[in-house]
Amino acid sequence: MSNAYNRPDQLSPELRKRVLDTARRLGYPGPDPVARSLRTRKAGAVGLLLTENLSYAFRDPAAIQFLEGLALACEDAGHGLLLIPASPEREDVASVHRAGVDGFVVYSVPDDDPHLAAVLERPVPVVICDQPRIDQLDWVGPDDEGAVRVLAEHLIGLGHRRIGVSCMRLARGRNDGVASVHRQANASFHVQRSRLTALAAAFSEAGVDWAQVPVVERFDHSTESGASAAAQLLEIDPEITAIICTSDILALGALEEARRRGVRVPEDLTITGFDGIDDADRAGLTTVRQPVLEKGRAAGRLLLDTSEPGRPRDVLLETRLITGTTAAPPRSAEERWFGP
Amino acid sequence: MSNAYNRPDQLSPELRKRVLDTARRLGYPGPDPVARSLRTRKAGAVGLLLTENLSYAFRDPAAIQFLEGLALACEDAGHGLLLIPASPEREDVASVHRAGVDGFVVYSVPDDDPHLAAVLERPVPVVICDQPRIDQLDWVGPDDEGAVRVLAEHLIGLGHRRIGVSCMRLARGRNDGVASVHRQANASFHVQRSRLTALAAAFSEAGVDWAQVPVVERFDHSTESGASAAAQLLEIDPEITAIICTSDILALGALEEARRRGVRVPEDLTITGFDGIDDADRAGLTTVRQPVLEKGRAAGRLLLDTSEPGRPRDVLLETRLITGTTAAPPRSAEERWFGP
DNA sequence: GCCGGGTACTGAACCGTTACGGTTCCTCCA
DNA sequence: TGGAGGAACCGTAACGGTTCAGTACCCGGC
Repeated sequence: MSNAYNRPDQLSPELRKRVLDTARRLGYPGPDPVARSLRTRKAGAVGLLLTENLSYAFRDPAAIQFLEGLALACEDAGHGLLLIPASPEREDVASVHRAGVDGFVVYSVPDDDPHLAAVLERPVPVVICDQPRIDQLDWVGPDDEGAVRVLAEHLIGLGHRRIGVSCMRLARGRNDGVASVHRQANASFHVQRSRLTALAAAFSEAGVDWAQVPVVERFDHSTESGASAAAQLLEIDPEITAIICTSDILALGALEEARRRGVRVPEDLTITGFDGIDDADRAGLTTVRQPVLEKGRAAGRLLLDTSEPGRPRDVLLETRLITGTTAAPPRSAEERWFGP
Repeated sequence: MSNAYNRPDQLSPELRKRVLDTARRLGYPGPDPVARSLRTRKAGAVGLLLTENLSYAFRDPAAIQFLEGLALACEDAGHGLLLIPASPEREDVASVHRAGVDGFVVYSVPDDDPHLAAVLERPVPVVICDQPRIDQLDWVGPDDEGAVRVLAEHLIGLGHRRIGVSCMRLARGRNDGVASVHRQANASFHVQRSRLTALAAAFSEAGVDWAQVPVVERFDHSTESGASAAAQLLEIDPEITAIICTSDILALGALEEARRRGVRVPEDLTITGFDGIDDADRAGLTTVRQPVLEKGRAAGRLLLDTSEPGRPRDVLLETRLITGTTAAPPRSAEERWFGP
């Protein structure tokens, strides 16, 4: 029977037609994909674990581009892409167990997430993305530390010493406000943690006491959050000469806030972002671009590439400093250079 | 065995522990989701058919918001969301057959798409979205004709008679240029077709000869396309007083083009969009807002609501005219009102 | 001591497909 | 005419979990 549908070559066209006609007459709805998967041990789909209220992901341009890249890789291989429901609230690990997939991509999930643990128990390949490496698993990610260091050195070179930092949430619980050094070091969101520690390292080397640098955290990832974070930083220390944001969205919000206050960028205040999304490009933001779409595509390829030349494999993505129009020497330094 | 995992209540904790220990020792990886699906006849996932190079969807803010709404509804029900690979090039209907899902949402797919036909053959519920209704199937969509009519009447009321139209692609083949009346009427993308016919009807009633109205089509859906479409319209007829775009993205591109040319909006030229995306809001675009996220959510709910109070059901979404700052009376009319 | 009723556990059928080996039958060539 | 070889077709055994009927056992009541 199934041959009639899937192997036209194995039987004569005449018989095939007869079988198909009879099947139709009997109301046979075509081969059942689930039974097929059971038998062939292939689901034809890739699972994506985001562990976020999904809407969080859909509002982050970087996440969307990652999704696009991943979807493209899946499409190339004829595989579907299954978004796993994993709301942070109800710890519904069952959704991971129920997912009929040939492998998982895990993207930027907190280290201690139960869904991640559930994925690791499944006997299928897993690719880790924007997270700490896990033994024996393929890994894809940008060189966050290196990228941050380049950005930091750019700012240090410009003369900035008194800075403020605006970052995304560091752990599951909502915390809109200053993040202590302890909280920074123990952040469960890897990307944020590594960016902050790299910043701390670079500025410490330049003689800045990191404990004195105000780091403001925002739970929601939106330009509004970025704006309010910038406002809070300027309140904490009106003398800061630069606001470093760990994402472009936050930076765009900071730009808005500066405009609202009549603070000139970059003359009075330097603002930098991170990621290199399109809107940042349009705004001329000084930021670090990482190939987000490539990241998604690489993750998909890694998972679907069956040739497997010795797992685990690593894909380290190149980043590039984009010198836009939102960073300049601080006023004091400028005066030193061009002043009377 | 499976009881040990899924029905802790059915057996003594002691036996359960013994079973689980033995299972672990034997390297049993936990229940197989596919086998479970086969037996229970539930996949725990919803399929989404977009029939586009997926990247097309991921670059359209309206589509993303739809996706978000749909994902939210799925998440609420603990279902996964499977993106079906359906590139327009290779007509790979197999991907539809292979999808292990409990139902499909079909979103803005050309009427004659083979993937759509394949979906209809599957014995699972289907929700149609932003497309013509199909017998016996649930349907979700905005009142496109009504919304367009409100917009058209607004412009007619302002005094516009000599207009140009910028629209998205009307059929599968690439066609960057003027779309004949015939092509408009036979567009296989329903949304575009209904918006154009509604526009034609409204303006015809106002005494405009629709055959004389330049309608420019663009294959790619981007602000660049919107800009070049606007340029082409202004070349065809420099006297037009308004450019009506069938999407906000195209309208934003038109705004860019106007700025580039030094054409003042709305003094010299009125520009309107459609959809009501966030960027349109920020730009102050005069447009029609439809609840895109709600649309996705409604589609998901319809599909997953098992109470089924008499299918098929219809969800007609409300739209609202947003009077931004990009529409005003045409210069000639203005002069008539305020001139000497 | 026997029976009824409940609980704890076991075994087998079933879901629908694909893979594979076996059978038939036809053709071609010596 | 017989045998080899191949094409076309058919039957059946998994795949792995769920479900349900059925068995064993225990306890209390008469």
